Amino acid sequence: MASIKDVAAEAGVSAATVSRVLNGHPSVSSGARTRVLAAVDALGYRPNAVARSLRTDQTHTLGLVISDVLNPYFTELARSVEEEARAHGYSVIIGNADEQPELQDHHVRNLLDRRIDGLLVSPTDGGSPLMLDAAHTGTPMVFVDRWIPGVDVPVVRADGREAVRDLVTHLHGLGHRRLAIIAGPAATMTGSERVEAFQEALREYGLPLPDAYVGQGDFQAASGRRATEAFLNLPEPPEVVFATDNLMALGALDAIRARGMSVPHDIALAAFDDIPWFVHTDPPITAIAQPTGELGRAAVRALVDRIEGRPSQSVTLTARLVVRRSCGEPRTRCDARRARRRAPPGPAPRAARVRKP
Amino acid sequence: MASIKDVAAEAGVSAATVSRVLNGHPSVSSGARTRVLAAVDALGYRPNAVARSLRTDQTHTLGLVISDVLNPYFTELARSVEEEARAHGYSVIIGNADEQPELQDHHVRNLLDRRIDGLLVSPTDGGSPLMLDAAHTGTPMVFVDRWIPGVDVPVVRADGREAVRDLVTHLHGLGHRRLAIIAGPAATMTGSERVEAFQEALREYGLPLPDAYVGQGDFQAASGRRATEAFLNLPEPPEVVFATDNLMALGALDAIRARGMSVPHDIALAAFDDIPWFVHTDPPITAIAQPTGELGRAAVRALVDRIEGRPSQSVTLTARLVVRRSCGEPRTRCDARRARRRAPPGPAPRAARVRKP
DNA sequence: CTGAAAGCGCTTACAG
DNA sequence: CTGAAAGCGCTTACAG
Repeated sequence: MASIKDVAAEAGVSAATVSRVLNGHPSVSSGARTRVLAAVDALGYRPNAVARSLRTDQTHTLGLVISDVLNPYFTELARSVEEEARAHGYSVIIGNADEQPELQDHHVRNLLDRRIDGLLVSPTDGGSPLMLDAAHTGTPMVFVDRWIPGVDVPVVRADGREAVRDLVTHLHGLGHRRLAIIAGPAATMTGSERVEAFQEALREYGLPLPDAYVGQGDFQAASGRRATEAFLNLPEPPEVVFATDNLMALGALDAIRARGMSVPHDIALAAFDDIPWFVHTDPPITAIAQPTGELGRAAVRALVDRIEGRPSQSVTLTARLVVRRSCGEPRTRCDARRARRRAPPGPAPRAARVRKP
Repeated sequence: MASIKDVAAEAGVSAATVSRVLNGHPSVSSGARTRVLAAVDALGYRPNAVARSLRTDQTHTLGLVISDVLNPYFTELARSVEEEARAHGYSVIIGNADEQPELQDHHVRNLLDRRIDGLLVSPTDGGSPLMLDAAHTGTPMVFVDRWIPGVDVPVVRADGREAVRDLVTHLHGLGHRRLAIIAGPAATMTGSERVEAFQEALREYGLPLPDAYVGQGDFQAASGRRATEAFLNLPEPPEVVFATDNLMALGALDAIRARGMSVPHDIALAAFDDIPWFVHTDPPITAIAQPTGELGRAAVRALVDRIEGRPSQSVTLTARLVVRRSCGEPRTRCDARRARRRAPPGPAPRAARVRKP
């Protein structure tokens, strides 16, 4: 592959001049510029980004470590991150931790070794030594979605407290009194926060949250299945299951159906994280939607600010409830069936902004 | 950040010795090795992969350019690629072309500039000059899923002809005679191949495929919606819509519901590409499943073989039909309803190997 | 077993 | 406006 020297020789100038042309440096004669450009073209020259990075100490690359690429929420997050990064002239390398702290460390180490300019992380756990070290060592870093408390790193996330309260209001209005939740790993902030918000909202309605109604999950489908089976085995099973992420909701749906039960007739189901598929499940699932694309974009902006020496700050956006049919309808069953036949089964008006695939 | 020189100074040896220790070179005294390791630890030294790459002309990085990350099929492909690559000591940088040839070129260029060791591509189109050039220029390359004919690059893909024939047999057995298809872009091999296979299978049953029953899509949901609307506007609409990818199937489902029609009662629906969500849609969708994970792994193996100088060859795996309920059931409606209540709504036995989330 | 030296392909003060 | 030179952080033949 042709190097800058080859181009210089072909154009009859020095490597320095070639470099200046390529980098748009103003002090180059137009004659030299023309000859260089012609040589670049003739040789099919492409600058070696590795060499450039070594020299400039910049890779124009962002690292993104997420917990689970297969989770549509993170897939969308990753996509929006890449788009915004590209708009700022950065590439992104994605590391999929698969909810495994060791794998997360592997990716962080790999990314650091590659000298990425900045790191975006949605931590799988409470923070390994490596992660904490990275945060302190000066590599610009921003947490997105999940975060590690007590670490001096900006956090870009959505606050779901109000939406969780709206959900509880909705459920209460439908007459449900026994509400259960499938929690995420306690080591993640989103895991504990969502449970707290739920608990608080229940308190407002004077509803209890017995320990048996708190299932322990890990944000993966299988754990949602297990937790739901445990609920259904209870002498007095809950009337509603609230899964704190979309994959656990899917697992819950599996478990419910495996029993030959149906949603919402036998038991209601709601989820944190709205995804396009929830419109198409049977029944469409009531969910709390995060402004996922905006989270990704805001996170990149915050990180790029840090990298380029501008002050950057935490951003908190708001999640909101999208009511569908998985928690029941405030009508008689016949009415409901008739209505269903008339209207397309899309999201309720409030959900107008949810992007469909 | 500490460099190899700092470590050398700390350990009282030369940089060459540090390098040897780090790379597991045998000829290092155990005393030197110990001191170097201690120094590495003391300084928290991490080798600079950029410098190493410049020197060795290897980045241990694979590029993966896919057409659409948000398509669960490609998400799973990307995940399996990363896993297999990691097992071979490679990282992967993903470029999302979003079905846009220019964006695809952007990523290929970017990846080439970064001097990735090899490129895995699922081309969005028939091949830009840049892509063709890359194929010839010696960067090891492998096509996965989609490919460009006439280019001397190994192809790792699934053959769906037999599964498409099985699908047509299934549909014919259910009494369907008017079958329509939503095609992918003609510029992609998977786009044209699936239509051909369908056409051929119809011919075997003496069924026609009128032009009006061939919708033109682009593998995105919106195009599936449009094509389906056009079908439904026909004086004699089809009894079945076969979408050649999962997102267009979703669009078709939207269009059908927007008319207040139901699947499979009013119209049947089948899709190419099986995804976990198809088990949970209303109704569960009959689909042709590719061995996605195996495709990704085989593609990486082929690419790594090329990179490391071993001969590598094309691989063709087999797709297979997974029957669910979206094309109707060979029973009276009452029977069917009763059966549904008894059994969990998972995939049919043949689908046992489909991974659920 | 070890170190001095060259060199990977760039960029950029410095001098002219 | 231009070029020679140094140097980014490594690896590796070469000589000892």
